[in-house]
Amino acid sequence: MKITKKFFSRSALEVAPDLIGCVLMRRMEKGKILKGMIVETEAYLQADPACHAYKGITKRNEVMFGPAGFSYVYFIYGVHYCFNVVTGLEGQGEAVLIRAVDFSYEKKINENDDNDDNEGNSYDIRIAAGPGKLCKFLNIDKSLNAKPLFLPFNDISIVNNPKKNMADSLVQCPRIGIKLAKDYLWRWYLKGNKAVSRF
DNA sequence: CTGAGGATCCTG
DNA sequence: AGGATCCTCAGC
Repeated sequence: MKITKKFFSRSALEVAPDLIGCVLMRRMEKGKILKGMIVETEAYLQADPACHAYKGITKRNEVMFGPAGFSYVYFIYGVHYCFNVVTGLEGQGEAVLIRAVDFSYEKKINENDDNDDNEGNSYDIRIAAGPGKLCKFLNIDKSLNAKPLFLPFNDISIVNNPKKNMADSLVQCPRIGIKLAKDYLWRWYLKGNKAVSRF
């Protein structure tokens, strides 16, 4: 089943685990397209002290209150960007943080090249093991804020993975790097995957 | 205008 | 355990 806007228009608590195993697709320079499997996510709800939307709408977080399926990119610690998908109903400030993506089986694709004998292009398993590393690898910055992530594919999209193994087991655990609401079990990752930021 | 703090990551 | 490094927001 295709990932549509409707897929994202549910609670972040449902979308976050469902995103594990889905494909993140990014258009790079020279028409190169990178595809990786999402292996780690975290949910942030408006009524959640750790959420950027907790204290209401601001210029930074306004996209979180908009329609679902759009990107929310923010800059943190003067060093890194983090990439989120807005979820839930319009007017609700919530999102899912994409924490890690597995690009180890990435195949290079040239748009103007029809032959599919691409060399298997294998990236380091931990090239995107963490939200900051993911954005660095995919060249994601504020210019990618508030972009639609459902199809049609333009700069960046989240799409279904036909090879997703529904039997894979997920680990549910506390979120990382937050001061408040440390006990909420709102982080999910693919059990046994080496691209996960922390085990 | 000012200052504090942050959904990280790398080094030692 | 600490530092990099700068944007954002609240407070005055």
